[in-house]
Amino acid sequence: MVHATAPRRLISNTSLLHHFSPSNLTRPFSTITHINNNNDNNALLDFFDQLLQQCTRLHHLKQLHARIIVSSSTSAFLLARLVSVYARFGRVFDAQNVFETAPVDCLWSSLLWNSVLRATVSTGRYQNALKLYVKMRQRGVLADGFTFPLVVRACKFTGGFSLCKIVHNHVLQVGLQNNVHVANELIGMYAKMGRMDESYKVFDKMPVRNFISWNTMVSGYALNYDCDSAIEVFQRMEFEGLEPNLVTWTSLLSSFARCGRLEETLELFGMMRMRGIEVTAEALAVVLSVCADLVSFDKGRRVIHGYVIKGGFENYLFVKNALVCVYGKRGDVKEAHDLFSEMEDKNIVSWNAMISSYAEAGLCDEALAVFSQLEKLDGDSMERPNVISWSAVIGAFASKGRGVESLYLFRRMQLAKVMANAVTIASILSVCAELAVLNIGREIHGHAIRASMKNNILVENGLLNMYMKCGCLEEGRLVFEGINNKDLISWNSKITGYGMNGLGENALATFDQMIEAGFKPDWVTFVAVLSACSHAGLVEEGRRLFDRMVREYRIEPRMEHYSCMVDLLGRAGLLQEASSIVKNMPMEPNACVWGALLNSCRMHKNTDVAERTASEFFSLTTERETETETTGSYMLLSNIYAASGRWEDSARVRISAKTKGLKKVAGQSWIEVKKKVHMFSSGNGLQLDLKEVYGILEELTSQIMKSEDCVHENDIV
DNA sequence: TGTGGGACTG
Repeated sequence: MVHATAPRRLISNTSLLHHFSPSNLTRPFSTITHINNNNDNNALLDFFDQLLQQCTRLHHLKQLHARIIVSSSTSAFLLARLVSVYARFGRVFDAQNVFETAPVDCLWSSLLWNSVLRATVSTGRYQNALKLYVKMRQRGVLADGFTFPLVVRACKFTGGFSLCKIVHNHVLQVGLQNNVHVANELIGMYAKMGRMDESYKVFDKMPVRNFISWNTMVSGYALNYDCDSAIEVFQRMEFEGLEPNLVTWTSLLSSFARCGRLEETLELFGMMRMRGIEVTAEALAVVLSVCADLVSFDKGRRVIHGYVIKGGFENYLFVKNALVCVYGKRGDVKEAHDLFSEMEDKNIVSWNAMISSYAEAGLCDEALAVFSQLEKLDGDSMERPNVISWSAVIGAFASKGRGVESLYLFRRMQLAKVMANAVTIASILSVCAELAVLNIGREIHGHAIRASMKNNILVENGLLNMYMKCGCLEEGRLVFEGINNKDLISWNSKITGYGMNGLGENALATFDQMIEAGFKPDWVTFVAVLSACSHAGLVEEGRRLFDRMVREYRIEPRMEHYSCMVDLLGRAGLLQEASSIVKNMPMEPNACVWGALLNSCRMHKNTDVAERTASEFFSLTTERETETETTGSYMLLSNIYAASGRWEDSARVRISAKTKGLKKVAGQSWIEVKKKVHMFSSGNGLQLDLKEVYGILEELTSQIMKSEDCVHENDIV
């Protein structure tokens, strides 16, 4: 038998159905006429329906569509089916077209509306779905228990909390709040909004619940990082005599993983095994993602890898993606890349996992290479870089100090019409802060307001940091005041900003306010206050704060703190005390610490201490230091000699640096003109009329000479 | 009409 599920009324004519089977849709017209002659409209509907369900090829579907229209058997029922089959093929526009060209008779009931709503929502066109719903109401069509889950879902993705409330009220007016599907969607909607209190209210009032109601509650708490409530729901479910199903277990698993309770995730996974719960690919993916962050990774990896093979999940795309991610996060980019290359089917997540792996390892160029490969994929592949791909490469360059390239990528992203999200904006803001490009920073601020991201803490902290680093303290202060839920990073950024701009007193006052507000300072806070003290020359305060950090807050001083203290004391001319810190600190001083000491020697023209410091530093320097930092110290020493007129020594140091193969990296600078950042370095001119530039420079120099008693600060070459 | 929950990426 070819068609075990043949329509009831046509069973007698199975050979006829065979002619119509989608793979054999060659001569259907005569047979359609044949059925029409039988005058059995219901049979025809059933028949078409059957064909629609079996359609596997788009051109068959189009042929069927045409025949349904000409055969005058159009009904809301059949059109709704057409819409949903088009949607299954991913042909939203065709689906919409069916709806828009439907006879008026078909629009009285909710049937066709619901199907087109479903097609719209399932392709992520939530705004359109809401517009469609408004149209439906204007036509006076009554929404039912199928309409509302879709409308609520659309709200969940588009709306703010107030829209969600309105729709909820609307549900209450219509009286559909006891419909289990509607209530389940409401729970999910509030969970997405971060309002589990509202979710719980809906859940609590439900007269009948199904598994989905319980599972949505568990995953809702998981989504909102409330592991304990998730367990509570799970236990209550068991208490009420319901056996948690696979989805419940997986949700609980992901709730542990999300909260960073890694060991417990593995324990729970073990418990699932003991209770005989089937291991699914989804559960394995969660466990794999946990493995990436686990210290005892290698032990766990082998076990999990065993499960992957035993369960035959090797070819599950998302399990493979999780594996790529695991290796990437462990810094094993080679293994990640091997896995990635072997994958026959890659989706956007696979690409992003690979790009992120390189980005996390700091390999921007490799990340960009994979990204470009993704961009160049030919037309029949559906994969295009999405916001995550863009954010990953932009962030990679941003965090490697290659801000100009990062900005360039951001402009390309805008041209590609990919909407930036909070992660992208935060990366770009950090670039603006680092390069102090205020105009671009302001533009991004506007962008954030338009995209209603200004209540996102990531973006708010980014803006605060950007304004402070650009020296716009008042605007920074305003952003800070506007943050509703200030976190430690907000406070640290404000303190750092004041410190950098020489406002030591403000930094210290902010520190006190922070304590007052009940925040516990961390090591970053102390780097901020200590460096604020050193920039403002607040020696005593600095000493006291260092002491408080150790005694009161039990924070172990890091390299950065020692570096600040050396700078603080050195700048104040207390060179002996500074060098004794360098001598006595519990770890080996790095180039920053030595540099701070050398710089203080330069400021106070103390060649003796400088020589001792430098010789000690150079003797300790091995390959562990990066070349740039070591080179910097050579140049510093050379300049110190030059400052005290010891030109021969100065030259000697430079030559010795050269013979060691250390090359000074040319200093680079940049300028922001018309929201574009131009980079240049010495010897590598801008594409401008240089004569004119030098003319202006000379003019400026002579004006400066005239206006002040020129202070001869020696430049660091 | 046949509605839903769980996974991997920044």
